[in-house]
Amino acid sequence: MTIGEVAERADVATSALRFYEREGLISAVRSEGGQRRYQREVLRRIAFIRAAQRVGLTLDEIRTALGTLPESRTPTAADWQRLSRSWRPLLDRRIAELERVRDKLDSCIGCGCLSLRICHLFNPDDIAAEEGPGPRWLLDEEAVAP
Amino acid sequence: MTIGEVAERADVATSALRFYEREGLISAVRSEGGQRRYQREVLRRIAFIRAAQRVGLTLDEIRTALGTLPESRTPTAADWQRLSRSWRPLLDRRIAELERVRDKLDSCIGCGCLSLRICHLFNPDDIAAEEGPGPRWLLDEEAVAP
DNA sequence: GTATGACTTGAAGTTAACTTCAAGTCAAGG
DNA sequence: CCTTGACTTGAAGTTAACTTCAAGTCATAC
Repeated sequence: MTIGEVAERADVATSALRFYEREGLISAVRSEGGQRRYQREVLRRIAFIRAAQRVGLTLDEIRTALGTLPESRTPTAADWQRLSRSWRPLLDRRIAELERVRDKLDSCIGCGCLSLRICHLFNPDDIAAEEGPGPRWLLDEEAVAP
Repeated sequence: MTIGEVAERADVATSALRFYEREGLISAVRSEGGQRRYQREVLRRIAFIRAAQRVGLTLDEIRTALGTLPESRTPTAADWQRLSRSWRPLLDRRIAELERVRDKLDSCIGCGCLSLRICHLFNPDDIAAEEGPGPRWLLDEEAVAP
């Protein structure tokens, strides 16, 4: 497949495909004239990349993940499985965090405590300040994670 | 408060505070010598900004939201309530999207269909291609939303 | 065989949200 | 008074993930 065909099937700009190649995320053979010719498998790789981005990974992390795939053979279902399975904890953490924000909003909206110093949602100062700077309820996870 | 004191209490770099001011998100009066002096209220504003960022809003959107606050008086609990209440649908959508990704991963890992053309998770081509380019299951929401 | 559109490269531009730098000026303790 | 650390400004730098541009080459339909 040409770069244009891949771009259309994967719904990615050709400039992005060249960029991914420079970044070592995908590869292609060349025609006699020097143009890129892609194998079908690249579509799966691109789909993986896009899915991983959706999950929240950077291209850097994705490159690392792809680097663990075998080079000697076409990756199997089990190979892809292993990679996507590793996203699970990350996804769970991100979902939990957003739910925490949502529920905090809920309770603050519900109790109307926004103006009180006991509400951590908009009161990083005062009481919360005694435990350290910043809105603790929001930053706890980051503070704990490396 | 000086910029340094605010920076410490709000856990934000002084450079960020100056940036926020240039961007019209916060403001300060000046000392005789021209240094910034902040009112206590700025802490709440900064907390709001950081919380909004957590939810996924851009500074542009946050500036717009802050712009709806009354200028003539100190914002009340109801004012902040109104703003944060508007985050709810966005939060719900983001959570739902991540859950969709997670469940899709689950079912794909569970059924081991990663190598089959019926699995939409890693098969944007083939069957999915008939409905248009790209991994539909991932892009549907964006395609529908404005 | 030629016109046309797809492809090539390296370099520079884009956006968000800041940070860093240079070259100073201000404020406060001793 | 004087030192020292905090503060000032505008401009330029940073990072991620690309896109755009210029100037040209390749592939293919007719």
